[in-house]
Amino acid sequence: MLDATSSYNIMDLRIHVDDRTGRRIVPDTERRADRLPGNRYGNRPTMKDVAARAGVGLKTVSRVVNGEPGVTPETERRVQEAIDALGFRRNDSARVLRKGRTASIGLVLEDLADPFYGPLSRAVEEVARAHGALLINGSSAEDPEREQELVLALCARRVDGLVVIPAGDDHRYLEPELKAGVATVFVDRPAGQIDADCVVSDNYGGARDGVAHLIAHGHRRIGFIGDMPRIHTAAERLRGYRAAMEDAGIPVEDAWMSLGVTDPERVRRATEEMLSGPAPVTAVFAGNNRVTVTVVRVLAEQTRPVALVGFDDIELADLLQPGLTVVAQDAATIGRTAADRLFRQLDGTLLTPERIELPTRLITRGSGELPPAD
Amino acid sequence: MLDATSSYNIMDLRIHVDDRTGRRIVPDTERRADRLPGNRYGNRPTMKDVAARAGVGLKTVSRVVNGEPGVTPETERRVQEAIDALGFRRNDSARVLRKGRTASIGLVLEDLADPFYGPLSRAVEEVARAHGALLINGSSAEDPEREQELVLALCARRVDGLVVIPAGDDHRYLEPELKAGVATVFVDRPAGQIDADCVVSDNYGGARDGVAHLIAHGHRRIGFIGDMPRIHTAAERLRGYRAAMEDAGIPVEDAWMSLGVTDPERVRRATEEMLSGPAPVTAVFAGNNRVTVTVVRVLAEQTRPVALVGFDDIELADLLQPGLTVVAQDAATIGRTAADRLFRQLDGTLLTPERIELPTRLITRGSGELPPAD
DNA sequence: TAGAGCCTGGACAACGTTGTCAGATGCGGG
DNA sequence: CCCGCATCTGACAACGTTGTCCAGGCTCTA
Repeated sequence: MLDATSSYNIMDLRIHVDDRTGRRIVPDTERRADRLPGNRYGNRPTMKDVAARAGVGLKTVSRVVNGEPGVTPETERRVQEAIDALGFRRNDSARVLRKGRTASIGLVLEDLADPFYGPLSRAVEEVARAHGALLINGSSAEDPEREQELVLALCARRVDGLVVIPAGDDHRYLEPELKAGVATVFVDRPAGQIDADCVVSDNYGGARDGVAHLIAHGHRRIGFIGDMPRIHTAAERLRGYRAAMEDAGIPVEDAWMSLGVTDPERVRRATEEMLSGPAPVTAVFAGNNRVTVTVVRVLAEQTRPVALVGFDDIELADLLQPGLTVVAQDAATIGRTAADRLFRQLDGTLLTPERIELPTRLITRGSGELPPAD
Repeated sequence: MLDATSSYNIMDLRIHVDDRTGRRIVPDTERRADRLPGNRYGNRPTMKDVAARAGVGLKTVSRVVNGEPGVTPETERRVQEAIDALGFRRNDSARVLRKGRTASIGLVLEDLADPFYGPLSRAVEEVARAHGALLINGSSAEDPEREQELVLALCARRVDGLVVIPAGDDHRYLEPELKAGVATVFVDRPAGQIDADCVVSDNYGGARDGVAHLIAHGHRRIGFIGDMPRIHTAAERLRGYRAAMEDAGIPVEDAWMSLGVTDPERVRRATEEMLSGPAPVTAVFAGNNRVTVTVVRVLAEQTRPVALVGFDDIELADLLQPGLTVVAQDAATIGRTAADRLFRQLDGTLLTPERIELPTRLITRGSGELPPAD
């Protein structure tokens, strides 16, 4: 069955792999559809069936279904009866093919299970809903290839717009799509190598404020635990940390920084290292919500108090002992802003790509106000 | 423009409203599409364009795009060049229309922003991904009408399958869809009035265990704060509470129960009421994660210790003082199980609807082991 | 009563893709 | 040199819907 000159197989409906052709990965769950009962759509009735049963023309059914004027009440009743009897439901695939718009938008984010993205996704969904569109979600798992795969699969489905939280840093693969009129907004991090709308938090300023807050409370040896600097947000927050330290005239020591370590076990070790030795840090700035959670755990085990400010708010942060001081970004607002811009692009009221930076908010709850325990 | 005899308007691509006809709500953002540049899909190239440019037939392009055998390397190269040059991407809408399967499944849940549903959604997505399908998400906001609206919109798009966390308790509107072969799995709560697959937690047993745990630690006056009993999970948990109390021979007093109050402010008041009076409760069983969070806040303000067991685990629960004892359900496992069944329905390997009940797990962390402070 | 105009209904093409089938080409063997 | 066969290619119909356009019947007016 396989063509020897090519690595591609017989295809089914699959997610794209190649960036331009729309070629797809070979599934081993091939041919499922063939075994299904019924021929297509499980023998669903079509408008033609309804028309036949009601004894009217095809277009008349279309008119009734779409509430278009020009149908006598009596005819409408007959059509309605046939619709009910057959359980007809309009096939939007065909509709989309005809009309050219899918009334759906795609959202590619890192991980739907992350408490930061849930509210963001929900906010995007609400805006979409207000515009009559549905939301297709995809998690990139922070993998650039998977991001591209998802984005292109969404484009092949002809979503009207895309909200993308980029995992990669080169988005030139989107150029044909943008040119073709797919509205696109990048969120949380800017797009790479292309000019596109983007909505981000002031990661630099937020981190700087957070660290400055610790400095204001007397700390000088301050640790920074962040994600890989190839991630834009992580790099910006690191920059903010450095800026605050420099503003205060404090030279940063390498031992105070942990970059690119994200799994709990290693974050734990990194934190413990900073807290040991002859001149341990007296405060920690945690670069994102997941890191913060782990750091909180480690600090809870320490005998001496260590100050902590985390980036991203966390549920129950106020109930910890001490309450957790954070630099909060509002996921819902970010999502709403991005989706708004997306639909304004679709409206045609928004033409030039812009970078929108939303402020962060320092929420003091206790952990960031602890004095240094030297 | 409006037909006086009907409440329907000229339509665009909108979410359904009527349960059978596929009629849609009237949007005031009407006619957006008309104002857009380009005609359809923003003038995207089609296979025909590619074929013309490459000087080959339409079908040959299709073959190349789909990796079908029977194309000379030389021809393939020419086609590939044309594809790259034009930025062609296959239109999956047309493909779907032709093939009859959309390779997408719908997930209707209550609120994507709820930390319980994020992981569940992600788990469903992962299974879908393994089967080459995309996930369309919708939040019902616990509104039965909105649930139906979403479900039917998804059906109109001909999703291959549906995972539904029901908000309503009558799902007969789904009968034509089921008959037409839309795979369906209900999650978290069973379907109403129809026979369908369903994956739920052992809410009754979990709540009973949780309450029994409190009783075992010496409590007799135990409060129950739950959601509206019309929600199946809430009713089951209430039943578990009553069962545990009855097993212990403790008559339940009305003042110990709060049902159907969910917003934080009122949960707070309900909790405070239970804790006041001549014979206040010495322990509280909180019916879900949102309630639990509020109750934790209230208890933190109390001078005397009050025991607490919550349904649903919460991040950072271990870091509270005392740690939060919970009856945990595993959202990811629930989602994975449901999605697995969905695809087995699509495989044809799963035929008779079944109810799957997943066990819960009591996680003791301190708050549930506090002795009664009379 | 004829003509103009409106209202209703239906035939037909088109959307972009894939499945079917038949035609074209090339090659080897008789 | 011709035939048969295998390989490659393309014309065409179909998927289910909507937009266009025209026909027929009705009402109203002159």
